[in-house]
Amino acid sequence: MSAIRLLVLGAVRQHGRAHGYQIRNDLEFWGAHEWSNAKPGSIYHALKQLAKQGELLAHEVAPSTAGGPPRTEYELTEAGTAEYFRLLRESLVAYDQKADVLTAGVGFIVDLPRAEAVELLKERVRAIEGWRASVTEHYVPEDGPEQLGHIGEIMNLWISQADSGVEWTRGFIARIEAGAHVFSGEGDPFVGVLADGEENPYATDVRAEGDDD
Amino acid sequence: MSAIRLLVLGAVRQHGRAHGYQIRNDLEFWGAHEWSNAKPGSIYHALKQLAKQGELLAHEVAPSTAGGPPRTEYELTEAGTAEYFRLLRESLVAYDQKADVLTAGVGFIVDLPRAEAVELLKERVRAIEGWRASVTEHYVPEDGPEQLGHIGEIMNLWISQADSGVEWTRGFIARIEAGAHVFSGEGDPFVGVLADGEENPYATDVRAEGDDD
DNA sequence: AGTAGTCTAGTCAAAGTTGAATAGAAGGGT
DNA sequence: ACCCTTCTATTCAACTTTGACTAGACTACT
Repeated sequence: MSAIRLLVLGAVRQHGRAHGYQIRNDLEFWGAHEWSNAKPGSIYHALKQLAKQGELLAHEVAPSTAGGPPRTEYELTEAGTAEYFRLLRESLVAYDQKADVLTAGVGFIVDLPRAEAVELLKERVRAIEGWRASVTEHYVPEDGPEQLGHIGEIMNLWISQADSGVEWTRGFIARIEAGAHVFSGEGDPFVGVLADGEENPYATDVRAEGDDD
Repeated sequence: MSAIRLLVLGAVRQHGRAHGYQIRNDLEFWGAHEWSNAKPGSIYHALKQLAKQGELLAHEVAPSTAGGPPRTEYELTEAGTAEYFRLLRESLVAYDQKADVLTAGVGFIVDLPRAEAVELLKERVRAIEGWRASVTEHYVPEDGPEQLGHIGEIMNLWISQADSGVEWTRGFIARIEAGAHVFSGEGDPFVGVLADGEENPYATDVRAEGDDD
């Protein structure tokens, strides 16, 4: 699954109550439209689906106070909160080599207690190493990787990505254990939402050069 | 865009003429259903789309020789060949952090001349480094990354992935320059298709453990 | 006071993706 | 002879994603 549900649930939760355009702006502030599918259509679609499935509660609201069509405000239900934490934990543990889900998880990691965050990341390391072991075992049988021709280079690529994933995760664990960041229950959290009227320094294309996704 | 069009065009091209089930089997042989969206529905959809867009030529064929419904065989048109090479070159150069496109490109890289492969990979390195520079420049302004709280960790993650991408690419370039693999115009290519009747050792789930995509 | 531009907010059709369902033929056992 | 499973090959409905489009309201300028 993509990162959109986690992103939308997390963004709504930070506001308490929010409409689509606010979510869209927050996610843009985080650069999420760059590294995930958090584009307008997907956001509004996710909001509607989550509401339909009982994870968000939709409030039909009178015409907008600031121009534009009438807007709908959403807030998390209990089921939505449960789903949010389930997705968050899963995003930190699972090694599915989709960078967007992990990125979203890191963005919300401080909603968990510090000890749990560390434990989940350690499980992530174990998962990657298990995956690595199963790949090398299956794809490099007795006769060595040369057999596979250039297709063996694909395995090199995967392995190199796995190893760099382990390295980054270990570094992150070390920083958290050394006291970095403010986690759940440790006082005023760092919140990446825009205050009313604050302008967004990252609103437009950050990856202007060297990229053509 | 996903890797499906490149995968399908490349697979059809290796056969000269192929029907959907053959493509599906080849891609499964390469493990593509694991690291990309090359699943039956997507493959057949891509074949139909590519035919509709004039990149594949569809031959309606009499009922299958080996059971099952009648099948359609496809072959590349001139436009399809051009599109194939365009997508292949793009996949090797672009840094869009979607691993599946790069993986597909590596799988077909030997369809290019050796010198061009090296040149494209060197361009890839430049692209990643350019992206890296633009990210660090934009997201770490005068006051250092601490400002961003745990959101700064997301940048760490991206940077670490970029660096490992550069390292893998450099290693690959070195191996190619040292004479590894058989490229276009250098004799019998290594072809990852199954001979008729050969069985597929990788047909079923390779990533059985340590994974829950 | 008209109007061009921009900001707010959301909708829509077209395309892509998924997993399950369908259906014919061959093989193998009882 | 019959049934059950497996292999071949594809289709389908449901869902997701995308990018362009719509449309109201404010704002700055002539």
